[in-house]
Amino acid sequence: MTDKPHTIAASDADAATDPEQPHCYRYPHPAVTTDVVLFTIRDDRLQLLLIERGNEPFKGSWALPGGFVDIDEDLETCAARELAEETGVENLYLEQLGTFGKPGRDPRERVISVAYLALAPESRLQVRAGDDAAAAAWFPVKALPPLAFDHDEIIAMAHRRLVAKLDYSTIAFQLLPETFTLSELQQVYETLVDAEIDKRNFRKWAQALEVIEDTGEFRRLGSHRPARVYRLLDRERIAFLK
Amino acid sequence: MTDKPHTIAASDADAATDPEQPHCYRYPHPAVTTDVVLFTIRDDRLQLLLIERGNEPFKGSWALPGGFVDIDEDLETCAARELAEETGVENLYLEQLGTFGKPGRDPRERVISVAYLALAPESRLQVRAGDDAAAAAWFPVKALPPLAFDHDEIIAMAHRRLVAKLDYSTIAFQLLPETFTLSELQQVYETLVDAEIDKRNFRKWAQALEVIEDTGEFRRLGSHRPARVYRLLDRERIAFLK
DNA sequence: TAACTTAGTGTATGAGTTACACCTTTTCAA
DNA sequence: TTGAAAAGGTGTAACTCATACACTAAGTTA
Repeated sequence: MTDKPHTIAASDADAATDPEQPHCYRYPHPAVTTDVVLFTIRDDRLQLLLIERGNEPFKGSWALPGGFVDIDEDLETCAARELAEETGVENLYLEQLGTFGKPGRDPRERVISVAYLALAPESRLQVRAGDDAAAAAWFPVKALPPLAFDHDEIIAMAHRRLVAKLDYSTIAFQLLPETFTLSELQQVYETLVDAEIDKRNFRKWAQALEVIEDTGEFRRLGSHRPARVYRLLDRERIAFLK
Repeated sequence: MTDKPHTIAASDADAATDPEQPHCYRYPHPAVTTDVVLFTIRDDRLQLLLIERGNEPFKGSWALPGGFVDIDEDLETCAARELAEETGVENLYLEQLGTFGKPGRDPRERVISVAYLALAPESRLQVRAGDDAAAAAWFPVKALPPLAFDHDEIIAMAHRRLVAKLDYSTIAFQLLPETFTLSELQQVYETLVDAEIDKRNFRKWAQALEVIEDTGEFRRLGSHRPARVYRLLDRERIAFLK
Protein backbone atom coordinates (compact mmCIF):
# COMPACT_ATOMS: atom_id res chain seq x y z
CA MET A 1 0.00 0.00 0.00
CA THR A 2 1.54 3.24 -1.08
CA ASP A 3 1.20 6.35 0.99
CA LYS A 4 -0.60 8.89 -1.10
CA PRO A 5 -1.03 12.34 0.30
CA HIS A 6 -4.76 12.07 0.82
CA THR A 7 -4.32 9.30 3.31
CA ILE A 8 -3.13 11.87 5.77
CA ALA A 9 -5.52 14.58 4.72
CA ALA A 10 -8.48 12.28 5.12
CA SER A 11 -7.57 11.46 8.67
CA ASP A 12 -8.91 14.75 9.85
CA ALA A 13 -12.18 14.18 8.10
CA ASP A 14 -14.16 15.65 10.93
CA ALA A 15 -13.28 19.20 10.02
CA ALA A 16 -16.76 20.70 9.72
CA THR A 17 -17.14 23.54 7.31
CA ASP A 18 -20.80 23.24 6.32
CA PRO A 19 -23.26 22.02 8.94
CA GLU A 20 -25.22 20.25 6.21
CA GLN A 21 -22.23 18.41 4.76
CA PRO A 22 -19.81 18.15 7.61
CA HIS A 23 -17.77 15.20 6.37
CA CYS A 24 -15.06 16.46 4.09
CA TYR A 25 -12.09 14.79 2.44
CA ARG A 26 -9.19 15.95 0.33
CA TYR A 27 -10.09 13.37 -2.33
CA PRO A 28 -13.52 12.01 -3.23
CA HIS A 29 -14.67 8.91 -1.36
CA PRO A 30 -17.18 6.38 -2.65
CA ALA A 31 -20.19 5.34 -0.62
CA VAL A 32 -20.14 1.72 0.56
CA THR A 33 -23.21 -0.46 0.96
CA THR A 34 -23.94 -4.09 1.62
CA ASP A 35 -26.59 -5.99 -0.33
CA VAL A 36 -27.87 -9.40 0.65
CA VAL A 37 -29.17 -12.21 -1.51
CA LEU A 38 -31.34 -14.17 0.91
CA PHE A 39 -32.46 -17.51 -0.47
CA THR A 40 -35.05 -19.79 0.98
CA ILE A 41 -37.15 -22.64 -0.34
CA ARG A 42 -40.90 -22.06 -0.43
CA ASP A 43 -43.40 -24.15 -2.37
CA ASP A 44 -40.56 -26.40 -3.53
CA ARG A 45 -38.99 -23.50 -5.38
CA LEU A 46 -35.84 -21.54 -4.64
CA GLN A 47 -36.93 -18.01 -3.84
CA LEU A 48 -35.23 -14.82 -2.76
CA LEU A 49 -36.21 -11.69 -0.93
CA LEU A 50 -36.57 -8.38 -2.79
CA ILE A 51 -37.65 -4.90 -1.78
CA GLU A 52 -39.67 -2.66 -4.02
CA ARG A 53 -38.07 0.70 -4.62
CA GLY A 54 -40.28 3.64 -3.80
CA ASN A 55 -37.93 6.33 -5.11
CA GLU A 56 -35.80 7.14 -8.10
CA PRO A 57 -33.58 5.84 -9.45
CA PHE A 58 -35.22 2.57 -10.47
CA LYS A 59 -38.52 3.56 -8.85
CA GLY A 60 -40.88 0.61 -9.11
CA SER A 61 -38.09 -1.87 -9.75
CA TRP A 62 -37.10 -4.41 -7.13
CA ALA A 63 -33.79 -4.45 -5.31
CA LEU A 64 -31.86 -6.59 -2.87
CA PRO A 65 -32.20 -5.69 0.78
CA GLY A 66 -29.20 -3.65 1.84
CA GLY A 67 -27.99 -0.24 2.82
CA PHE A 68 -25.08 1.96 3.73
CA VAL A 69 -22.32 0.77 5.98
CA ASP A 70 -22.04 2.83 9.13
CA ILE A 71 -18.63 4.36 9.56
CA ASP A 72 -17.76 2.18 12.54
CA GLU A 73 -19.63 -0.92 11.53
CA ASP A 74 -18.16 -4.17 10.31
CA LEU A 75 -19.29 -5.24 6.83
CA GLU A 76 -20.87 -8.50 7.90
CA THR A 77 -22.55 -6.78 10.84
CA CYS A 78 -24.06 -4.32 8.42
CA ALA A 79 -25.41 -7.09 6.20
CA ALA A 80 -26.85 -8.91 9.21
CA ARG A 81 -28.44 -5.72 10.49
CA GLU A 82 -30.10 -4.89 7.18
CA LEU A 83 -31.38 -8.42 6.97
CA ALA A 84 -32.75 -8.34 10.51
CA GLU A 85 -34.54 -5.11 9.71
CA GLU A 86 -36.26 -6.74 6.76
CA THR A 87 -36.91 -10.21 8.07
CA GLY A 88 -36.94 -9.74 11.82
CA VAL A 89 -34.62 -12.71 12.07
CA GLU A 90 -31.11 -12.88 13.43
CA ASN A 91 -28.36 -15.43 13.14
CA LEU A 92 -29.00 -16.44 9.58
CA TYR A 93 -26.26 -18.10 7.57
CA LEU A 94 -24.29 -15.33 5.89
CA GLU A 95 -21.19 -15.40 3.69
CA GLN A 96 -19.46 -12.76 1.67
CA LEU A 97 -20.11 -13.15 -2.03
CA GLY A 98 -18.12 -10.44 -3.74
CA THR A 99 -17.84 -6.73 -4.20
CA PHE A 100 -19.48 -4.84 -7.02
CA GLY A 101 -18.11 -1.42 -7.79
CA LYS A 102 -18.45 -0.62 -11.49
CA PRO A 103 -18.54 3.18 -11.84
CA GLY A 104 -22.03 4.22 -12.83
CA ARG A 105 -23.83 1.25 -11.29
CA ASP A 106 -25.65 3.79 -9.13
CA PRO A 107 -26.47 6.92 -11.12
CA ARG A 108 -26.38 9.17 -8.05
CA GLU A 109 -22.84 8.76 -6.82
CA ARG A 110 -20.09 6.19 -6.78
CA VAL A 111 -21.38 3.31 -4.70
CA ILE A 112 -19.39 0.19 -3.97
CA SER A 113 -21.50 -2.69 -2.75
CA VAL A 114 -20.25 -5.66 -0.79
CA ALA A 115 -22.68 -8.48 -1.57
CA TYR A 116 -23.56 -11.29 0.83
CA LEU A 117 -25.23 -14.63 0.34
CA ALA A 118 -27.71 -15.61 3.06
CA LEU A 119 -29.72 -18.77 3.56
CA ALA A 120 -32.60 -19.62 5.85
CA PRO A 121 -35.32 -22.22 6.18
CA GLU A 122 -38.74 -20.82 5.43
CA SER A 123 -39.83 -21.73 8.95
CA ARG A 124 -37.54 -19.13 10.48
CA LEU A 125 -38.74 -16.27 8.33
CA GLN A 126 -41.62 -13.97 8.99
CA VAL A 127 -40.91 -11.13 6.63
CA ARG A 128 -42.39 -7.84 7.67
CA ALA A 129 -41.98 -4.52 5.93
CA GLY A 130 -38.80 -2.77 7.05
CA ASP A 131 -38.76 0.51 9.00
CA ASP A 132 -39.25 2.39 5.78
CA ALA A 133 -42.46 0.49 5.08
CA ALA A 134 -41.21 -0.50 1.64
CA ALA A 135 -42.81 -3.60 0.19
CA ALA A 136 -40.80 -6.79 0.65
CA ALA A 137 -41.65 -9.95 -1.24
CA TRP A 138 -40.35 -13.36 -2.24
CA PHE A 139 -39.70 -14.21 -5.87
CA PRO A 140 -38.72 -17.52 -7.41
CA VAL A 141 -35.22 -17.34 -8.88
CA LYS A 142 -36.76 -18.46 -12.15
CA ALA A 143 -39.27 -15.62 -12.25
CA LEU A 144 -37.61 -12.43 -11.12
CA PRO A 145 -39.16 -9.00 -11.67
CA PRO A 146 -37.23 -6.09 -13.24
CA LEU A 147 -34.27 -5.41 -10.99
CA ALA A 148 -32.56 -2.20 -9.94
CA PHE A 149 -28.87 -1.40 -10.34
CA ASP A 150 -26.70 -4.42 -11.19
CA HIS A 151 -28.64 -6.64 -8.84
CA ASP A 152 -29.31 -9.16 -11.60
CA GLU A 153 -25.56 -9.79 -11.78
CA ILE A 154 -25.28 -10.12 -8.02
CA ILE A 155 -28.15 -12.59 -7.91
CA ALA A 156 -26.66 -14.61 -10.76
CA MET A 157 -23.37 -14.86 -8.89
CA ALA A 158 -25.12 -15.83 -5.67
CA HIS A 159 -27.04 -18.57 -7.40
CA ARG A 160 -23.91 -19.94 -9.09
CA ARG A 161 -22.07 -19.90 -5.78
CA LEU A 162 -24.85 -21.70 -3.97
CA VAL A 163 -25.12 -24.45 -6.56
CA ALA A 164 -21.35 -24.84 -6.81
CA LYS A 165 -21.04 -25.25 -3.05
CA LEU A 166 -23.44 -28.18 -3.02
CA ASP A 167 -20.63 -30.29 -4.44
CA TYR A 168 -18.15 -29.73 -1.68
CA SER A 169 -20.00 -28.51 1.39
CA THR A 170 -23.08 -29.04 3.50
CA ILE A 171 -24.31 -25.51 2.81
CA ALA A 172 -27.75 -26.79 1.75
CA PHE A 173 -28.57 -27.83 5.31
CA GLN A 174 -28.90 -24.13 6.08
CA LEU A 175 -32.15 -24.23 4.13
CA LEU A 176 -33.68 -26.76 6.53
CA PRO A 177 -35.11 -26.28 10.01
CA GLU A 178 -33.62 -27.79 13.17
CA THR A 179 -35.01 -31.22 12.39
CA PHE A 180 -35.96 -32.77 9.10
CA THR A 181 -36.60 -36.03 7.30
CA LEU A 182 -34.39 -37.48 4.59
CA SER A 183 -37.15 -36.85 2.08
CA GLU A 184 -37.21 -33.19 3.03
CA LEU A 185 -33.44 -33.04 2.65
CA GLN A 186 -33.69 -34.66 -0.76
CA GLN A 187 -36.38 -32.17 -1.77
CA VAL A 188 -34.00 -29.33 -0.98
CA TYR A 189 -31.24 -30.82 -3.09
CA GLU A 190 -33.60 -31.57 -5.97
CA THR A 191 -34.86 -28.01 -5.91
CA LEU A 192 -31.35 -26.61 -5.91
CA VAL A 193 -29.99 -28.73 -8.72
CA ASP A 194 -33.33 -28.62 -10.51
CA ALA A 195 -33.28 -32.33 -11.24
CA GLU A 196 -34.51 -35.59 -9.76
CA ILE A 197 -32.13 -37.59 -7.61
CA ASP A 198 -32.24 -41.34 -7.00
CA LYS A 199 -33.68 -41.98 -3.58
CA ARG A 200 -31.47 -44.87 -2.53
CA ASN A 201 -28.25 -43.26 -3.67
CA PHE A 202 -29.15 -39.98 -2.06
CA ARG A 203 -29.88 -41.56 1.32
CA LYS A 204 -26.70 -43.62 1.20
CA TRP A 205 -24.74 -40.46 0.46
CA ALA A 206 -26.44 -38.34 3.11
CA GLN A 207 -25.87 -40.90 5.82
CA ALA A 208 -22.24 -41.44 4.86
CA LEU A 209 -21.57 -37.71 5.38
CA GLU A 210 -21.53 -38.15 9.15
CA VAL A 211 -23.09 -34.75 9.68
CA ILE A 212 -26.62 -35.81 10.65
CA GLU A 213 -28.00 -37.99 13.43
CA ASP A 214 -31.23 -39.87 13.88
CA THR A 215 -33.27 -38.21 16.62
CA GLY A 216 -35.23 -41.40 17.22
CA GLU A 217 -38.43 -39.54 16.53
CA PHE A 218 -40.84 -39.95 13.67
CA ARG A 219 -42.87 -37.44 11.74
CA ARG A 220 -46.30 -38.45 10.47
CA LEU A 221 -47.62 -36.06 7.89
CA GLY A 222 -50.25 -37.52 5.62
CA SER A 223 -51.72 -40.89 5.02
CA HIS A 224 -48.59 -42.91 4.73
CA ARG A 225 -45.73 -44.37 6.71
CA PRO A 226 -44.09 -41.90 9.14
CA ALA A 227 -40.56 -40.75 8.43
CA ARG A 228 -37.55 -40.79 10.73
CA VAL A 229 -36.51 -37.36 11.90
CA TYR A 230 -32.87 -36.30 11.70
CA ARG A 231 -30.89 -33.42 13.11
CA LEU A 232 -27.69 -31.72 11.93
CA LEU A 233 -24.86 -32.73 14.25
CA ASP A 234 -23.13 -29.40 14.24
CA ARG A 235 -25.72 -26.68 13.83
CA GLU A 236 -24.00 -23.46 12.69
CA ARG A 237 -20.77 -24.64 11.02
CA ILE A 238 -20.99 -25.94 7.47
CA ALA A 239 -18.74 -28.86 6.64
CA PHE A 240 -16.43 -29.19 3.66
CA LEU A 241 -16.47 -32.49 1.87
CA LYS A 242 -13.61 -34.70 0.65
CA MET B 1 -31.70 -1.11 -0.84
CA THR B 2 -33.53 1.40 1.25
CA ASP B 3 -33.44 5.07 0.44
CA LYS B 4 -31.86 6.81 3.37
CA PRO B 5 -31.66 10.56 3.37
CA HIS B 6 -27.95 10.79 2.81
CA THR B 7 -28.25 9.01 -0.48
CA ILE B 8 -29.59 12.21 -1.88
CA ALA B 9 -27.38 14.54 0.07
CA ALA B 10 -24.29 12.73 -1.12
CA SER B 11 -25.21 13.22 -4.73
CA ASP B 12 -24.13 16.83 -4.60
CA ALA B 13 -20.83 15.90 -3.11
CA ASP B 14 -18.95 18.46 -5.17
CA ALA B 15 -20.10 21.38 -3.07
CA ALA B 16 -16.73 22.91 -2.22
CA THR B 17 -16.50 24.76 1.03
CA ASP B 18 -12.81 24.41 1.85
CA PRO B 19 -10.36 24.39 -1.04
CA GLU B 20 -8.18 21.92 0.87
CA GLN B 21 -11.00 19.44 1.55
CA PRO B 22 -13.40 20.03 -1.24
CA HIS B 23 -15.19 16.67 -1.17
CA CYS B 24 -17.97 16.83 1.38
CA TYR B 25 -20.76 14.47 2.28
CA ARG B 26 -23.72 14.59 4.62
CA TYR B 27 -22.57 11.31 6.22
CA PRO B 28 -19.04 9.98 6.63
CA HIS B 29 -17.67 7.84 3.80
CA PRO B 30 -14.96 5.23 4.12
CA ALA B 31 -11.90 5.20 1.91
CA VAL B 32 -11.71 2.23 -0.49
CA THR B 33 -8.51 0.58 -1.61
CA THR B 34 -7.50 -2.52 -3.51
CA ASP B 35 -4.70 -4.78 -2.33
CA VAL B 36 -3.18 -7.51 -4.43
CA VAL B 37 -1.64 -10.80 -3.39
CA LEU B 38 0.63 -11.60 -6.33
CA PHE B 39 2.02 -15.12 -6.22
CA THR B 40 4.75 -16.53 -8.35
CA ILE B 41 7.07 -19.49 -8.11
CA ARG B 42 10.79 -18.71 -7.79
CA ASP B 43 13.47 -21.15 -6.71
CA ASP B 44 10.81 -23.86 -6.45
CA ARG B 45 9.05 -21.95 -3.69
CA LEU B 46 5.77 -20.09 -3.71
CA GLN B 47 6.57 -16.44 -3.19
CA LEU B 48 4.61 -13.21 -3.09
CA LEU B 49 5.32 -9.56 -3.67
CA LEU B 50 5.48 -7.11 -0.77
CA ILE B 51 6.28 -3.43 -0.47
CA GLU B 52 8.17 -1.97 2.43
CA ARG B 53 6.31 0.83 4.18
CA GLY B 54 8.28 4.05 4.43
CA ASN B 55 5.77 5.89 6.61
CA GLU B 56 3.64 5.45 9.67
CA PRO B 57 1.55 3.56 10.45
CA PHE B 58 3.45 0.28 10.24
CA LYS B 59 6.62 2.05 9.11
CA GLY B 60 9.21 -0.61 8.37
CA SER B 61 6.63 -3.38 8.05
CA TRP B 62 5.78 -4.90 4.72
CA ALA B 63 2.46 -4.55 2.97
CA LEU B 64 0.65 -5.82 -0.09
CA PRO B 65 0.86 -3.67 -3.19
CA GLY B 66 -2.28 -1.63 -3.49
CA GLY B 67 -3.78 1.78 -3.22
CA PHE B 68 -6.83 3.95 -3.31
CA VAL B 69 -9.54 3.42 -5.87
CA ASP B 70 -10.00 6.44 -8.09
CA ILE B 71 -13.52 7.78 -7.98
CA ASP B 72 -14.28 6.74 -11.57
CA GLU B 73 -12.18 3.63 -11.69
CA ASP B 74 -13.39 0.05 -11.71
CA LEU B 75 -12.13 -2.08 -8.82
CA GLU B 76 -10.33 -4.63 -10.97
CA THR B 77 -8.83 -1.87 -13.09
CA CYS B 78 -7.48 -0.32 -9.93
CA ALA B 79 -5.89 -3.58 -8.82
CA ALA B 80 -4.37 -4.11 -12.27
CA ARG B 81 -3.04 -0.56 -12.31
CA GLU B 82 -1.40 -0.84 -8.91
CA LEU B 83 0.14 -4.11 -9.96
CA ALA B 84 1.43 -2.68 -13.22
CA GLU B 85 3.00 0.19 -11.31
CA GLU B 86 4.88 -2.25 -9.12
CA THR B 87 5.77 -4.98 -11.57
CA GLY B 88 5.71 -3.23 -14.91
CA VAL B 89 3.60 -6.09 -16.21
CA GLU B 90 0.09 -6.00 -17.56
CA ASN B 91 -2.47 -8.68 -18.21
CA LEU B 92 -1.69 -10.85 -15.26
CA TYR B 93 -4.27 -13.30 -13.99
CA LEU B 94 -6.42 -11.46 -11.46
CA GLU B 95 -9.44 -12.54 -9.49
CA GLN B 96 -11.33 -10.92 -6.67
CA LEU B 97 -10.60 -12.55 -3.35
CA GLY B 98 -12.78 -10.76 -0.81
CA THR B 99 -13.30 -7.49 0.93
CA PHE B 100 -11.78 -6.60 4.27
CA GLY B 101 -13.39 -3.80 6.19
CA LYS B 102 -13.06 -4.34 9.92
CA PRO B 103 -13.24 -0.92 11.59
CA GLY B 104 -9.83 -0.02 12.93
CA ARG B 105 -7.82 -2.12 10.47
CA ASP B 106 -6.22 1.14 9.37
CA PRO B 107 -5.59 3.43 12.35
CA ARG B 108 -5.91 6.61 10.28
CA GLU B 109 -9.42 6.38 8.95
CA ARG B 110 -11.99 3.79 7.96
CA VAL B 111 -10.53 1.96 5.01
CA ILE B 112 -12.28 -0.86 3.19
CA SER B 113 -9.98 -2.95 1.05
CA VAL B 114 -11.04 -5.12 -1.86
CA ALA B 115 -8.39 -7.83 -2.09
CA TYR B 116 -7.34 -9.54 -5.32
CA LEU B 117 -5.43 -12.70 -6.02
CA ALA B 118 -2.92 -12.46 -8.88
CA LEU B 119 -0.69 -15.08 -10.45
CA ALA B 120 2.19 -14.84 -12.86
CA PRO B 121 5.08 -16.96 -14.07
CA GLU B 122 8.41 -15.66 -12.86
CA SER B 123 9.50 -15.18 -16.45
CA ARG B 124 6.99 -12.38 -16.98
CA LEU B 125 8.02 -10.39 -13.95
CA GLN B 126 10.71 -7.78 -13.73
CA VAL B 127 9.86 -6.04 -10.51
CA ARG B 128 11.06 -2.48 -10.27
CA ALA B 129 10.42 -0.02 -7.49
CA GLY B 130 7.09 1.75 -7.94
CA ASP B 131 6.78 5.48 -8.64
CA ASP B 132 7.19 6.17 -4.97
CA ALA B 133 10.55 4.39 -4.93
CA ALA B 134 9.42 2.15 -2.08
CA ALA B 135 11.28 -1.12 -1.79
CA ALA B 136 9.52 -4.08 -3.37
CA ALA B 137 10.64 -7.63 -2.73
CA TRP B 138 9.60 -11.26 -3.00
CA PHE B 139 9.09 -13.38 0.08
CA PRO B 140 8.40 -17.10 0.34
CA VAL B 141 4.92 -17.71 1.74
CA LYS B 142 6.59 -19.79 4.42
CA ALA B 143 8.89 -16.99 5.54
CA LEU B 144 6.98 -13.73 5.60
CA PRO B 145 8.26 -10.63 7.34
CA PRO B 146 6.15 -8.62 9.82
CA LEU B 147 3.11 -7.42 7.93
CA ALA B 148 1.14 -4.19 8.07
CA PHE B 149 -2.60 -3.86 8.70
CA ASP B 150 -4.53 -7.15 8.40
CA HIS B 151 -2.46 -8.23 5.43
CA ASP B 152 -1.55 -11.49 7.12
CA GLU B 153 -5.25 -12.45 7.02
CA ILE B 154 -5.55 -11.43 3.39
CA ILE B 155 -2.52 -13.48 2.44
CA ALA B 156 -3.81 -16.49 4.38
CA MET B 157 -7.10 -16.31 2.52
CA ALA B 158 -5.34 -15.94 -0.82
CA HIS B 159 -3.18 -18.96 -0.15
CA ARG B 160 -6.17 -21.09 0.92
CA ARG B 161 -8.08 -20.01 -2.17
CA LEU B 162 -5.19 -20.83 -4.48
CA VAL B 163 -4.68 -24.30 -3.02
CA ALA B 164 -8.42 -25.03 -2.96
CA LYS B 165 -8.75 -24.10 -6.62
CA LEU B 166 -6.15 -26.65 -7.66
CA ASP B 167 -8.77 -29.33 -7.09
CA TYR B 168 -11.33 -28.04 -9.50
CA SER B 169 -9.64 -25.66 -11.93
CA THR B 170 -6.57 -25.17 -14.07
CA ILE B 171 -5.57 -22.04 -12.18
CA ALA B 172 -2.05 -23.34 -11.60
CA PHE B 173 -1.22 -23.01 -15.28
CA GLN B 174 -1.17 -19.26 -14.71
CA LEU B 175 2.13 -19.79 -12.89
CA LEU B 176 3.77 -21.20 -16.02
CA PRO B 177 5.11 -19.45 -19.10
CA GLU B 178 3.66 -19.85 -22.59
CA THR B 179 5.29 -23.24 -23.08
CA PHE B 180 6.41 -25.76 -20.55
CA THR B 181 7.32 -29.40 -20.02
CA LEU B 182 5.27 -31.84 -17.99
CA SER B 183 8.04 -31.95 -15.40
CA GLU B 184 7.83 -28.20 -15.00
CA LEU B 185 4.07 -28.45 -14.60
CA GLN B 186 4.51 -31.14 -11.98
CA GLN B 187 7.04 -28.97 -10.15
CA VAL B 188 4.44 -26.20 -9.91
CA TYR B 189 1.84 -28.55 -8.46
CA GLU B 190 4.30 -30.08 -6.02
CA THR B 191 5.30 -26.64 -4.82
CA LEU B 192 1.69 -25.60 -4.35
CA VAL B 193 0.54 -28.67 -2.46
CA ASP B 194 3.90 -28.93 -0.72
CA ALA B 195 4.17 -32.66 -1.35
CA GLU B 196 5.57 -35.08 -3.88
CA ILE B 197 3.29 -36.37 -6.60
CA ASP B 198 3.62 -39.66 -8.46
CA LYS B 199 5.02 -38.95 -11.89
CA ARG B 200 2.97 -41.45 -13.89
CA ASN B 201 -0.30 -40.56 -12.24
CA PHE B 202 0.34 -36.87 -12.63
CA ARG B 203 1.10 -37.13 -16.33
CA LYS B 204 -1.92 -39.32 -16.94
CA TRP B 205 -4.07 -36.77 -15.15
CA ALA B 206 -2.58 -33.74 -16.92
CA GLN B 207 -3.02 -35.24 -20.35
CA ALA B 208 -6.59 -36.33 -19.65
CA LEU B 209 -7.53 -32.72 -18.84
CA GLU B 210 -7.62 -31.81 -22.51
CA VAL B 211 -6.31 -28.34 -21.82
CA ILE B 212 -2.73 -28.74 -23.10
CA GLU B 213 -1.28 -29.68 -26.45
CA ASP B 214 2.06 -31.05 -27.53
CA THR B 215 3.91 -28.37 -29.49
CA GLY B 216 6.03 -31.02 -31.22
CA GLU B 217 9.13 -29.31 -29.92
CA PHE B 218 11.63 -30.52 -27.38
CA ARG B 219 13.52 -28.71 -24.68
CA ARG B 220 17.06 -29.85 -23.90
CA LEU B 221 18.29 -28.46 -20.61
CA GLY B 222 21.08 -30.45 -19.05
CA SER B 223 22.79 -33.69 -19.70
CA HIS B 224 19.79 -35.89 -20.14
CA ARG B 225 16.96 -36.80 -22.43
CA PRO B 226 15.09 -33.73 -23.82
CA ALA B 227 11.51 -33.14 -22.75
CA ARG B 228 8.47 -32.58 -24.89
CA VAL B 229 7.20 -29.02 -24.80
CA TYR B 230 3.51 -28.36 -24.23
CA ARG B 231 1.30 -25.33 -24.54
CA LEU B 232 -1.95 -24.39 -22.83
CA LEU B 233 -4.76 -24.73 -25.39
CA ASP B 234 -6.73 -21.75 -24.22
CA ARG B 235 -4.33 -19.17 -22.87
CA GLU B 236 -6.24 -16.69 -20.68
CA ARG B 237 -9.34 -18.63 -19.56
CA ILE B 238 -8.97 -21.07 -16.70
CA ALA B 239 -10.99 -24.26 -16.98
CA PHE B 240 -13.22 -25.77 -14.32
CA LEU B 241 -12.90 -29.49 -13.78
CA LYS B 242 -15.64 -32.10 -13.35
C1' DT C 1 31.70 -46.13 -24.35
C1' DA C 2 30.09 -46.21 -19.75
C1' DA C 3 28.01 -43.52 -16.17
C1' DC C 4 24.77 -40.09 -15.12
C1' DT C 5 20.46 -37.64 -15.35
C1' DT C 6 15.89 -36.65 -16.38
C1' DA C 7 11.95 -38.16 -19.73
C1' DG C 8 8.61 -41.22 -20.46
C1' DT C 9 5.43 -45.35 -20.02
C1' DG C 10 1.15 -49.49 -18.10
C1' DT C 11 -1.30 -52.39 -15.08
C1' DA C 12 -3.69 -54.04 -11.04
C1' DT C 13 -6.35 -52.71 -6.87
C1' DG C 14 -9.63 -50.28 -4.19
C1' DA C 15 -12.91 -46.54 -3.48
C1' DG C 16 -16.67 -44.17 -4.75
C1' DT C 17 -20.56 -43.25 -7.89
C1' DT C 18 -24.37 -44.84 -10.55
C1' DA C 19 -28.36 -47.53 -12.06
C1' DC C 20 -32.13 -49.98 -10.72
C1' DA C 21 -37.28 -52.46 -8.10
C1' DC C 22 -39.67 -53.99 -4.39
C1' DC C 23 -41.47 -54.35 0.39
C1' DT C 24 -43.16 -51.51 4.66
C1' DT C 25 -46.06 -48.69 7.32
C1' DT C 26 -49.28 -45.59 7.87
C1' DT C 27 -54.17 -43.25 6.70
C1' DC C 28 -58.57 -43.22 4.70
C1' DA C 29 -62.66 -44.72 2.55
C1' DA C 30 -65.64 -48.38 1.07
C1' DT D 1 -62.29 -54.86 8.40
C1' DT D 2 -59.99 -54.60 4.57
C1' DG D 3 -57.84 -52.97 0.56
C1' DA D 4 -56.21 -48.94 -1.98
C1' DA D 5 -53.28 -44.98 -1.82
C1' DA D 6 -49.03 -42.67 -0.65
C1' DA D 7 -44.71 -41.90 0.96
C1' DG D 8 -40.83 -44.37 3.73
C1' DG D 9 -37.22 -47.37 3.49
C1' DT D 10 -33.72 -50.82 1.73
C1' DG D 11 -29.12 -53.83 -1.32
C1' DT D 12 -26.39 -55.30 -5.14
C1' DA D 13 -23.90 -55.22 -9.47
C1' DA D 14 -21.47 -52.38 -13.00
C1' DC D 15 -18.62 -48.74 -13.97
C1' DT D 16 -15.46 -44.89 -13.31
C1' DC D 17 -11.79 -42.75 -11.23
C1' DA D 18 -7.82 -42.47 -8.10
C1' DT D 19 -3.85 -44.78 -6.39
C1' DA D 20 0.33 -47.52 -5.91
C1' DC D 21 4.24 -48.98 -8.04
C1' DA D 22 9.46 -49.97 -11.41
C1' DC D 23 11.73 -50.04 -15.42
C1' DT D 24 13.36 -48.45 -20.20
C1' DA D 25 14.65 -44.34 -23.34
C1' DA D 26 17.40 -40.62 -24.85
C1' DG D 27 20.23 -37.35 -24.24
C1' DT D 28 25.21 -35.24 -22.05
C1' DT D 29 29.72 -35.57 -20.28
C1' DA D 30 34.05 -37.54 -18.77
